[in-house]
Amino acid sequence: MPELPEVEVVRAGLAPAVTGAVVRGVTVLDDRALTRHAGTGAEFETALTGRTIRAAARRGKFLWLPLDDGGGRPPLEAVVGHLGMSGQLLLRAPGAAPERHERVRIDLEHPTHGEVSVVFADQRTFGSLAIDELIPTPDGAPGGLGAAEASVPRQVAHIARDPLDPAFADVAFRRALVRKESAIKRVLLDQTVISGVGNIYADESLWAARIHPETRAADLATRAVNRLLGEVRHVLDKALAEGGTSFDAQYVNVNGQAGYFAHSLNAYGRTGEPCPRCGRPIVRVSFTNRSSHFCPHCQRVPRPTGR
DNA sequence: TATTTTACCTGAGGGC
DNA sequence: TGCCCTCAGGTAAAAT
Repeated sequence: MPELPEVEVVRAGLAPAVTGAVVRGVTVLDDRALTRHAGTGAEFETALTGRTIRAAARRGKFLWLPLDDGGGRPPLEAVVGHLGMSGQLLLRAPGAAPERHERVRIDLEHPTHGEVSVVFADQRTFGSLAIDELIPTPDGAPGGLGAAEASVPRQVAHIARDPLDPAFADVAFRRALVRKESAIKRVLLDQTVISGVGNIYADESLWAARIHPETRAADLATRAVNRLLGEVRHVLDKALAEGGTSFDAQYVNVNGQAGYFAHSLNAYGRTGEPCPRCGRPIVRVSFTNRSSHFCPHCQRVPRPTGR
Protein backbone atom coordinates (compact mmCIF):
# COMPACT_ATOMS: atom_id res chain seq x y z
CA MET A 1 0.00 0.00 0.00
CA PRO A 2 2.08 2.86 -1.24
CA GLU A 3 2.25 5.94 0.97
CA LEU A 4 4.95 8.60 0.89
CA PRO A 5 7.99 6.42 1.72
CA GLU A 6 7.00 3.79 -0.82
CA VAL A 7 6.40 6.36 -3.56
CA GLU A 8 9.70 8.06 -2.74
CA VAL A 9 11.53 4.74 -3.09
CA VAL A 10 9.95 4.39 -6.53
CA ARG A 11 10.78 8.00 -7.50
CA ALA A 12 14.41 7.60 -6.42
CA GLY A 13 14.63 4.37 -8.37
CA LEU A 14 13.16 5.88 -11.52
CA ALA A 15 15.13 9.13 -11.50
CA PRO A 16 18.53 7.93 -12.78
CA ALA A 17 16.92 5.68 -15.39
CA VAL A 18 14.47 8.17 -16.89
CA THR A 19 16.10 11.60 -16.53
CA GLY A 20 17.28 12.67 -19.96
CA ALA A 21 15.65 9.67 -21.68
CA VAL A 22 13.55 9.96 -24.84
CA VAL A 23 10.23 8.12 -25.13
CA ARG A 24 10.50 5.76 -28.12
CA GLY A 25 7.18 3.97 -27.73
CA VAL A 26 4.11 3.72 -25.52
CA THR A 27 1.67 0.82 -25.22
CA VAL A 28 -1.59 1.24 -23.33
CA LEU A 29 -3.02 -2.20 -22.55
CA ASP A 30 -5.89 -1.02 -20.33
CA ASP A 31 -7.57 2.38 -20.54
CA ARG A 32 -8.60 2.10 -16.88
CA ALA A 33 -5.01 3.03 -16.10
CA LEU A 34 -5.70 6.46 -17.61
CA THR A 35 -8.69 7.57 -15.55
CA ARG A 36 -6.94 10.84 -14.72
CA HIS A 37 -5.98 11.42 -18.37
CA ALA A 38 -8.18 13.74 -20.44
CA GLY A 39 -7.86 11.78 -23.69
CA THR A 40 -7.96 8.20 -24.96
CA GLY A 41 -5.27 5.59 -24.70
CA ALA A 42 -4.28 6.20 -28.31
CA GLU A 43 -3.99 9.93 -27.65
CA PHE A 44 -1.86 9.24 -24.59
CA GLU A 45 0.48 7.10 -26.68
CA THR A 46 0.78 9.75 -29.39
CA ALA A 47 1.23 12.67 -26.99
CA LEU A 48 4.02 10.98 -25.05
CA THR A 49 6.04 9.45 -27.88
CA GLY A 50 9.11 11.47 -28.85
CA ARG A 51 9.17 13.56 -25.67
CA THR A 52 12.20 13.88 -23.38
CA ILE A 53 11.87 13.25 -19.64
CA ARG A 54 13.60 15.92 -17.57
CA ALA A 55 13.25 14.61 -14.00
CA ALA A 56 11.34 12.38 -11.60
CA ALA A 57 9.45 14.48 -9.04
CA ARG A 58 7.10 13.71 -6.17
CA ARG A 59 4.69 15.49 -3.84
CA GLY A 60 2.95 13.31 -1.28
CA LYS A 61 1.88 10.18 -3.12
CA PHE A 62 1.85 11.77 -6.59
CA LEU A 63 4.76 11.27 -8.98
CA TRP A 64 5.44 13.19 -12.16
CA LEU A 65 7.94 13.22 -14.98
CA PRO A 66 8.33 16.69 -16.56
CA LEU A 67 8.45 16.53 -20.38
CA ASP A 68 10.01 18.84 -22.92
CA ASP A 69 10.61 18.97 -26.65
CA GLY A 70 14.15 20.36 -26.53
CA GLY A 71 15.06 24.00 -27.02
CA GLY A 72 15.98 24.55 -23.40
CA ARG A 73 12.56 25.89 -22.42
CA PRO A 74 11.10 24.86 -19.05
CA PRO A 75 8.77 21.84 -19.31
CA LEU A 76 5.09 22.73 -19.77
CA GLU A 77 3.69 19.25 -19.33
CA ALA A 78 4.38 16.13 -17.31
CA VAL A 79 3.36 12.50 -17.05
CA VAL A 80 1.58 12.31 -13.70
CA GLY A 81 1.30 9.02 -11.87
CA HIS A 82 -0.50 7.80 -8.77
CA LEU A 83 -0.01 4.23 -7.58
CA GLY A 84 -3.38 4.07 -5.83
CA MET A 85 -3.63 0.92 -3.72
CA SER A 86 -1.67 -1.54 -5.77
CA GLY A 87 0.17 0.29 -8.55
CA GLN A 88 3.76 -0.53 -9.42
CA LEU A 89 6.27 1.23 -11.64
CA LEU A 90 8.92 -1.24 -12.70
CA LEU A 91 12.09 -0.92 -14.76
CA ARG A 92 12.40 -3.75 -17.23
CA ALA A 93 14.70 -4.72 -20.09
CA PRO A 94 13.32 -4.01 -23.57
CA GLY A 95 11.01 -6.79 -24.73
CA ALA A 96 10.67 -8.26 -21.23
CA ALA A 97 7.70 -10.59 -20.71
CA PRO A 98 4.47 -8.80 -19.67
CA GLU A 99 3.96 -8.34 -15.94
CA ARG A 100 0.85 -9.64 -14.21
CA HIS A 101 -1.70 -6.78 -14.31
CA GLU A 102 0.45 -4.76 -16.69
CA ARG A 103 -1.52 -1.69 -17.86
CA VAL A 104 0.95 0.61 -19.62
CA ARG A 105 4.47 0.17 -20.96
CA ILE A 106 6.74 3.10 -21.85
CA ASP A 107 9.85 2.30 -23.87
CA LEU A 108 12.73 4.70 -23.29
CA GLU A 109 16.13 5.36 -24.80
CA HIS A 110 18.57 6.87 -22.36
CA PRO A 111 21.67 8.67 -23.73
CA THR A 112 24.08 6.69 -21.53
CA HIS A 113 22.14 3.70 -20.16
CA GLY A 114 20.56 2.67 -23.46
CA GLU A 115 17.08 1.15 -23.78
CA VAL A 116 14.83 0.50 -20.81
CA SER A 117 11.08 0.06 -20.30
CA VAL A 118 8.97 1.57 -17.54
CA VAL A 119 6.09 -0.79 -16.81
CA PHE A 120 2.99 0.38 -14.95
CA ALA A 121 1.27 -2.62 -13.37
CA ASP A 122 -1.78 -2.33 -11.13
CA GLN A 123 -3.99 -5.04 -9.72
CA ARG A 124 -6.86 -2.99 -8.30
CA THR A 125 -6.71 -0.22 -10.91
CA PHE A 126 -6.96 2.59 -8.35
CA GLY A 127 -3.71 3.96 -9.74
CA SER A 128 -3.38 5.86 -12.98
CA LEU A 129 -1.18 7.78 -15.38
CA ALA A 130 -2.00 11.03 -17.20
CA ILE A 131 -0.40 13.78 -19.21
CA ASP A 132 -1.11 17.08 -17.51
CA GLU A 133 -0.19 20.73 -17.71
CA LEU A 134 2.47 22.11 -15.34
CA ILE A 135 1.42 25.28 -13.51
CA PRO A 136 3.50 27.60 -11.29
CA THR A 137 3.64 26.98 -7.54
CA PRO A 138 2.08 29.80 -5.47
CA ASP A 139 5.05 29.93 -3.09
CA GLY A 140 7.68 29.94 -5.84
CA ALA A 141 9.41 26.86 -4.40
CA PRO A 142 10.05 23.71 -6.47
CA GLY A 143 6.85 21.72 -7.00
CA GLY A 144 8.11 18.75 -5.03
CA LEU A 145 11.08 16.54 -4.25
CA GLY A 146 13.18 16.03 -7.35
CA ALA A 147 11.53 18.92 -9.20
CA ALA A 148 13.93 21.50 -10.61
CA GLU A 149 11.19 23.94 -11.60
CA ALA A 150 8.73 25.87 -9.45
CA SER A 151 5.82 24.13 -11.12
CA VAL A 152 3.41 21.31 -10.37
CA PRO A 153 0.89 19.34 -12.45
CA ARG A 154 -2.55 20.95 -12.37
CA GLN A 155 -4.16 17.87 -10.86
CA VAL A 156 -1.58 17.83 -8.04
CA ALA A 157 -1.77 21.55 -7.24
CA HIS A 158 -4.58 21.19 -4.67
CA ILE A 159 -2.51 18.69 -2.66
CA ALA A 160 -0.56 20.16 0.24
CA ARG A 161 3.20 19.77 0.35
CA ASP A 162 4.38 16.74 2.30
CA PRO A 163 6.19 17.00 5.64
CA LEU A 164 9.52 15.93 4.15
CA ASP A 165 9.38 18.80 1.62
CA PRO A 166 11.73 21.66 2.69
CA ALA A 167 8.99 24.10 1.65
CA PHE A 168 6.36 22.49 3.91
CA ALA A 169 4.95 25.24 6.12
CA ASP A 170 4.69 24.09 9.74
CA VAL A 171 2.96 27.33 10.69
CA ALA A 172 0.22 26.83 8.10
CA PHE A 173 -0.28 23.25 9.27
CA ARG A 174 -0.76 24.36 12.88
CA ARG A 175 -3.19 27.07 11.79
CA ALA A 176 -5.19 24.58 9.73
CA LEU A 177 -5.56 22.22 12.69
CA VAL A 178 -6.93 24.94 14.96
CA ARG A 179 -9.85 25.36 12.55
CA LYS A 180 -10.60 21.63 12.17
CA GLU A 181 -13.52 20.10 14.02
CA SER A 182 -12.70 16.64 12.63
CA ALA A 183 -10.80 13.88 14.38
CA ILE A 184 -7.03 14.26 14.10
CA LYS A 185 -6.66 11.00 12.19
CA ARG A 186 -9.10 12.16 9.55
CA VAL A 187 -7.11 15.39 9.19
CA LEU A 188 -3.83 13.49 8.84
CA LEU A 189 -5.39 11.60 5.94
CA ASP A 190 -6.64 14.83 4.30
CA GLN A 191 -4.11 15.36 1.52
CA THR A 192 -5.06 19.03 1.20
CA VAL A 193 -3.78 19.65 4.75
CA ILE A 194 -0.70 17.43 4.77
CA SER A 195 0.16 15.00 1.99
CA GLY A 196 1.83 11.63 1.86
CA VAL A 197 0.31 10.15 5.03
CA GLY A 198 -1.97 7.15 4.62
CA ASN A 199 -3.65 4.77 7.03
CA ILE A 200 -0.47 2.94 8.08
CA TYR A 201 1.67 5.97 8.90
CA ALA A 202 -1.23 7.89 10.43
CA ASP A 203 -1.69 5.09 12.97
CA GLU A 204 2.05 4.83 13.58
CA SER A 205 2.54 8.58 14.03
CA LEU A 206 -0.41 8.90 16.43
CA TRP A 207 0.87 5.95 18.47
CA ALA A 208 4.35 7.50 18.67
CA ALA A 209 2.90 10.88 19.69
CA ARG A 210 0.54 9.21 22.21
CA ILE A 211 -2.50 10.86 20.67
CA HIS A 212 -5.87 9.11 20.38
CA PRO A 213 -7.00 9.02 16.72
CA GLU A 214 -10.46 10.39 17.62
CA THR A 215 -9.08 13.51 19.31
CA ARG A 216 -10.63 16.64 17.81
CA ALA A 217 -7.86 18.38 15.87
CA ALA A 218 -8.76 21.80 17.25
CA ASP A 219 -8.37 20.46 20.80
CA LEU A 220 -4.68 19.64 20.36
CA ALA A 221 -2.33 22.01 22.12
CA THR A 222 0.47 23.54 20.05
CA ARG A 223 2.93 21.37 21.93
CA ALA A 224 0.99 18.23 20.95
CA VAL A 225 0.77 19.33 17.31
CA ASN A 226 4.52 19.89 17.22
CA ARG A 227 5.12 16.48 18.79
CA LEU A 228 2.82 14.87 16.24
CA LEU A 229 4.47 16.60 13.29
CA GLY A 230 7.86 15.50 14.58
CA GLU A 231 6.67 11.90 14.87
CA VAL A 232 5.13 11.99 11.37
CA ARG A 233 8.49 13.04 9.98
CA HIS A 234 10.37 10.49 12.08
CA VAL A 235 8.10 7.61 11.04
CA LEU A 236 8.25 8.57 7.36
CA ASP A 237 12.05 8.97 7.46
CA LYS A 238 12.52 5.62 9.17
CA ALA A 239 10.20 3.83 6.73
CA LEU A 240 12.05 5.44 3.84
CA ALA A 241 15.39 4.26 5.22
CA GLU A 242 14.04 0.70 5.39
CA GLY A 243 12.72 0.76 1.83
CA GLY A 244 9.04 1.15 2.70
CA THR A 245 6.37 -1.13 4.15
CA SER A 246 5.36 -4.33 2.40
CA PHE A 247 2.74 -6.80 3.57
CA ASP A 248 2.44 -8.64 0.29
CA ALA A 249 3.40 -8.26 -3.34
CA GLN A 250 1.40 -5.05 -3.72
CA TYR A 251 4.28 -2.72 -2.96
CA VAL A 252 7.71 -3.16 -4.49
CA ASN A 253 10.50 -0.88 -5.69
CA VAL A 254 11.34 -0.40 -9.37
CA ASN A 255 13.18 -3.72 -9.35
CA GLY A 256 10.23 -5.62 -7.88
CA GLN A 257 11.74 -5.94 -4.38
CA ALA A 258 9.80 -5.53 -1.13
CA GLY A 259 10.59 -3.17 1.77
CA TYR A 260 11.27 -4.06 5.40
CA PHE A 261 9.40 -1.47 7.46
CA ALA A 262 6.55 -3.91 8.25
CA HIS A 263 8.87 -5.37 10.88
CA SER A 264 9.09 -1.95 12.56
CA LEU A 265 5.37 -1.24 12.96
CA ASN A 266 4.23 -0.60 16.54
CA ALA A 267 0.45 -0.31 16.17
CA TYR A 268 -0.78 -0.80 12.60
CA GLY A 269 -1.88 -4.37 11.94
CA ARG A 270 -0.94 -5.48 15.48
CA THR A 271 -4.43 -5.99 16.86
CA GLY A 272 -4.32 -7.94 20.12
CA GLU A 273 -0.54 -7.86 20.35
CA PRO A 274 1.14 -6.11 23.31
CA CYS A 275 1.84 -2.41 22.92
CA PRO A 276 5.65 -2.09 22.64
CA ARG A 277 5.49 0.74 25.18
CA CYS A 278 3.16 -0.48 27.94
CA GLY A 279 2.45 -4.12 27.13
CA ARG A 280 -1.33 -3.75 26.96
CA PRO A 281 -3.09 -5.03 23.83
CA ILE A 282 -3.37 -2.91 20.71
CA VAL A 283 -6.98 -2.51 19.62
CA ARG A 284 -8.54 -2.11 16.19
CA VAL A 285 -11.63 -0.02 15.62
CA SER A 286 -13.60 0.65 12.46
CA PHE A 287 -12.95 4.07 11.01
CA THR A 288 -14.74 5.32 7.88
CA ASN A 289 -14.63 2.02 6.00
CA ARG A 290 -11.15 1.22 7.21
CA SER A 291 -9.33 0.58 10.48
CA SER A 292 -7.57 2.45 13.22
CA HIS A 293 -5.03 0.68 15.41
CA PHE A 294 -3.96 2.20 18.71
CA CYS A 295 -3.12 1.56 22.36
CA PRO A 296 -6.07 2.59 24.58
CA HIS A 297 -3.71 2.99 27.54
CA CYS A 298 -0.98 5.12 25.93
CA GLN A 299 -3.43 6.98 23.68
CA ARG A 300 -6.22 8.05 26.00
CA VAL A 301 -9.73 8.81 24.80
CA PRO A 302 -10.03 12.58 24.49
CA ARG A 303 -11.98 14.23 27.30
CA PRO A 304 -15.12 16.11 26.28
CA THR A 305 -14.32 19.77 25.87
CA GLY A 306 -17.73 20.95 27.02
CA ARG A 307 -17.73 23.62 24.36
C1' DT B 1 -18.97 26.21 3.08
C1' DA B 2 -17.35 22.33 5.62
C1' DT B 3 -17.59 17.74 6.44
C1' DT B 4 -18.89 12.97 5.60
C1' DT B 5 -20.10 9.13 2.67
C1' DT B 6 -19.79 6.43 -1.41
C1' DA B 7 -17.92 4.34 -5.73
C1' DC B 8 -14.20 2.59 -7.92
C1' DC B 9 -11.52 -2.39 -8.20
C1' DT B 10 -9.24 -7.24 -7.62
C1' DG B 11 -7.49 -11.03 -5.08
C1' DA B 12 -6.40 -13.20 -0.66
C1' DG B 13 -8.24 -15.64 3.00
C1' DG B 14 -11.81 -17.45 6.12
C1' DG B 15 -16.06 -20.08 6.86
C1' DC B 16 -18.91 -23.64 5.49
C1' DT C 1 -12.96 -28.58 -3.92
C1' DG C 2 -15.61 -24.70 -4.49
C1' DC C 3 -18.70 -21.06 -3.41
C1' DC C 4 -19.72 -16.89 -0.89
C1' DC C 5 -18.44 -13.24 2.03
C1' DT C 6 -15.29 -9.81 4.04
C1' DC C 7 -11.42 -7.03 3.91
C1' DA C 8 -7.66 -4.05 2.18
C1' DG C 9 -7.77 1.61 1.18
C1' DG C 10 -6.44 6.60 -1.85
C1' DT C 11 -8.92 9.72 -4.37
C1' DA C 12 -12.63 12.33 -6.18
C1' DA C 13 -17.33 12.86 -6.79
C1' DA C 14 -21.61 13.00 -4.50
C1' DA C 15 -24.34 13.70 -0.54
C1' DT C 16 -25.37 15.87 3.76
